[in-house]
Amino acid sequence: MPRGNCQGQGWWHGKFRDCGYRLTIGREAILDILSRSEGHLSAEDIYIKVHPKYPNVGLTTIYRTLDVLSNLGMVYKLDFGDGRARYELAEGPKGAHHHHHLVCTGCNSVIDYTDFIDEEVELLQQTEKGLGKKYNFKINNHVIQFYGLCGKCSVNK
Amino acid sequence: MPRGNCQGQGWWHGKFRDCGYRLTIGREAILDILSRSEGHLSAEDIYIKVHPKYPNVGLTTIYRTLDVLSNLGMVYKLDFGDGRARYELAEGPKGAHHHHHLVCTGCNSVIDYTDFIDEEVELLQQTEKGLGKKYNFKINNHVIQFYGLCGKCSVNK
DNA sequence: AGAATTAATGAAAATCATTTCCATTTATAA
DNA sequence: TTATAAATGGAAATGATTTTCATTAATTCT
Repeated sequence: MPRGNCQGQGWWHGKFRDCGYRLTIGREAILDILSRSEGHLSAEDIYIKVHPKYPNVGLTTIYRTLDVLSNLGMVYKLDFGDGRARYELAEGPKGAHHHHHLVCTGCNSVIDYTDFIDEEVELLQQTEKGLGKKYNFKINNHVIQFYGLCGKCSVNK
Repeated sequence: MPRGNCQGQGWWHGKFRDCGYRLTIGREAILDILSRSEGHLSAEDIYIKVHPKYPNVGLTTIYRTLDVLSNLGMVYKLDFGDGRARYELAEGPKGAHHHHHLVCTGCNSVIDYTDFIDEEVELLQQTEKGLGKKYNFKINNHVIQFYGLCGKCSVNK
């Protein structure tokens, strides 16, 4: 198993190598899919998208790669409460597509929102700094999610 | 199955009845444990705590009850990324013990923090209002979590 | 380039939290 | 107290994720 604490803020190709991981076909395929698809993909979603082009990349590899990517901070692993993890490319808290989530507990649909993000991110950064110092924590990720009922679901209930 | 949209902001005993649920021994035992224990309990944790006093309350009932409580908004279901859900009593976003979480991705330990909560909650409330209007969403819960490495884990890696 | 080394892989099996099924019990309403 | 519908438990099913292990591929060393 490759060596430890590689959670800096770079960008891929190089990041892998720097951390002692090998850049393989499968891993590139997965990164490719992730960067091409907007959204929140489950491991199986990714498998299905990768499979046509690379039929010999197994689901196990998808899981293993997502785990690596997640540890490297290149991917966010998300939980929307439906029992399967979702993954999306991280682009750094200041990155172009940073967003938070609005999750409907009725139909499990998810809205990405970018409104209010600036204020949120600013506050989060202060908070991160304060918490990091106080609790001696090296924070490298955060999750903000709102749960509720979407228009459709709040009518149907 | 009892009827629908019972996600108001009251407090238990009564809340159950009002929503058409029956208040049974098992359910009370679970609420009792939840209100007595500070922390983030898994379904099994709760089972183990309930079992000595009420050996005939099964794990299935724990899950079912937690699901009900969660739908009623009386309990938060949390995910700290270790593959099992954790539950804690909700006391309303303005309640006495409201806190957010700092999760160590190394050892899965969790710190509850209350610093910055006021600012966070204030911002979240504005955001909730704005998002609710814009996306026609009835928001009734939020999650803020920071992920990182605790002091110990960032040394060991 | 070729051999040696070690990480990465796939397929199948194992794991493990959570759900479902169903016959029985219990809480509530009549 | 009886009728009815919800709640229960235990066993079995489910389904996402991990582990195992023999094989393959990427890197390193000559």
